[in-house]
Amino acid sequence: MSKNPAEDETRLWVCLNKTHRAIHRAIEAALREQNLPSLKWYDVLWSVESAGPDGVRPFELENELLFEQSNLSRTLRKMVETGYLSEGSFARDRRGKILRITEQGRCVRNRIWAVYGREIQHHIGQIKSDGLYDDLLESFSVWQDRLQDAPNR
Amino acid sequence: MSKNPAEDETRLWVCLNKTHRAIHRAIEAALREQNLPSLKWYDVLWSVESAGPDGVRPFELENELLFEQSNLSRTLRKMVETGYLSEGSFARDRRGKILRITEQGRCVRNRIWAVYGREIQHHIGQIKSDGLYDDLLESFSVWQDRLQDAPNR
DNA sequence: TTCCAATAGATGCAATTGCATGTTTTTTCC
DNA sequence: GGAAAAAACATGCAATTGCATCTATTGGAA
Repeated sequence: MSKNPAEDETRLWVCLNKTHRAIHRAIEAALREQNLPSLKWYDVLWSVESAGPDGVRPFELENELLFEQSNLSRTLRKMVETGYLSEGSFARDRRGKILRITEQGRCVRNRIWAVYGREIQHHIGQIKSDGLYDDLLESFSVWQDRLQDAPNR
Repeated sequence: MSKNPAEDETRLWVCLNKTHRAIHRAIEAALREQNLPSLKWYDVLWSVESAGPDGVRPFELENELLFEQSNLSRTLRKMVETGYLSEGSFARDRRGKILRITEQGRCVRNRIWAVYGREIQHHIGQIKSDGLYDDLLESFSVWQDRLQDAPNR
């Protein structure tokens, strides 16, 4: 019971916030230390690679990764320039493009993963043995479903 | 069981990530819509107000809020300029300063909270009734403790 | 068809960010 | 006590961000 009706929820949100920030910073620092691209680039690489040989369109990435459109647009341009992604035109909608991962992209994604995966295990690993894993996952699912229903505004 | 040893942890991290990003964006959008300062300013206001009449020093905020030092430094300057914080010199360590909240700061913090608290309840609220609340909180605590032990590098 | 709203994506611009470094003061170690 | 390391905070600068807006194309409704 709390004086403030939102007190419990707030405590949880603050924890979520702080935990996320701390882990995120730790991972970014580890990547930077190895002169590897940021998490953002990894997320894109992973999504594009997962899409397979048919490729993906930017707006699909935008929905999946929750990136700002302008931000994603510029990020993609840089990744194409760097040679991690290839860009094709999409015949059936001439507004759009199709992105595919390149061999170089696959390679760097693996190198990032070597660090990223290790960091994830280091920071998240302990939870699995606590039996809280499934509950956590379910809670997150609930949140994400709710956010789907009621987007930004 | 997963082929990849880090697969479970990764799924959890991805959920944490995505959930956080979605809620964060929704809250920021709500604040912006009301022409209110960002979450970052709220966090500072809250911390400084909580510190009471003795005030806080910037480096304490840095530790508590996990802000980048340069980022915090500039944010504080703007908040003092705007009149939400007052800045005093600290006699016993002339490198430092002491921050206190002003009446204006208190006022705007309340106005932000009207929106922020509502958003938190909207996005987090459902969890409490699921009985997962305590587990979640404990998991977050574990994470935060671990991150304390092994900071950024 | 034709016009209009919606969608996909790019870009201008101002604000924010983070890294590196600088300055001042304090602490530590000899 | 004096030199060197560390702490507290500020700042230069380049990169990133987000909002607003722009162009091109598509999909629908009249």
